Amino acid sequence: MPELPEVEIIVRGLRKEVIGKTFSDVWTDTKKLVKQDSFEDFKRKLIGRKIVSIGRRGKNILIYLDNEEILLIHQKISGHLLLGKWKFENNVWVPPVGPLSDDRVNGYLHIVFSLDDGRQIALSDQRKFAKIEIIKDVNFDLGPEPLDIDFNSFKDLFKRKKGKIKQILMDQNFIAGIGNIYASEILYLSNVHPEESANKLDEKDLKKIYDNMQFILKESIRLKGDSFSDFRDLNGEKGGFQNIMKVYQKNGKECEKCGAKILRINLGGRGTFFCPNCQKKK
DNA sequence: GGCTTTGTTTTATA
DNA sequence: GTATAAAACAAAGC
Repeated sequence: MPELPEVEIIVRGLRKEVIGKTFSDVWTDTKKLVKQDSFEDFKRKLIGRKIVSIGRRGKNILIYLDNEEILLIHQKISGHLLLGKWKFENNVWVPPVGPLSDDRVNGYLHIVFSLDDGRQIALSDQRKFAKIEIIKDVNFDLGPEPLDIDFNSFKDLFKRKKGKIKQILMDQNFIAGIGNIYASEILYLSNVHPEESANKLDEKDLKKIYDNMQFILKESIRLKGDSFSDFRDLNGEKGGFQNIMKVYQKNGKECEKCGAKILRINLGGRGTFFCPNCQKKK
């Protein structure tokens, strides 16, 4: 599931590869992925536009165009962007030999952007939940970036907060980019129970959460993201963060720190994983 | 065929 | 009026 590190991997890859390229065509088999505009309007707006820069805000990919507009892509659960040279034959996109053809999760192409250099940016998205639109400004109602904020500002965010800490970390308006997987992993390393009330956390707890938040997100970016599920990089290749996960989907397994069994609970409708021995409520 | 998966949005409640 | 919790929604695998 693309959270901040996975989106960052895609953004860095695009930045290296497609700045200066121009959109020459757009294809889809799932028009509803494009919000607001009809697909026909969307296509008309995009063709001929040159990519001038690439950015990220939370989990949103921002592709800045030469007419001051911005192509926004949110990959949601199973979406991931790929870059390569497909061939369109008999109404089907035929991938090049390699990860783009070998790995099933790279085969659910629902939007394909053709570039003027002969390559395509393709969205593979098994569940078709991704969101694509053209916007004019980036005035998101999102919290600060976890990798940009300093500890004092982070601490200030918690003033008057009293919800459950895991849900707070996942709240995009509170802080942007953390989803279900990283929230569980951050709290495990911090020895904080996911249902702990924010107003019971002292400065030491918040410092641990802050440090582990930065560590985990950076470590995952270094490992090219989490490919536990559908995420792949632009080349269709897996990242490595799933290999160092400690609790996510590990219910019943032994905690690496103490040997207790990892538990799974339902918190806010989300699977939540933690060690009942290392992460005790106050 | 109901349950699960996640991120976001909408609705309800305190 | 606001913060938080719960429910709804998207599609598909098992």
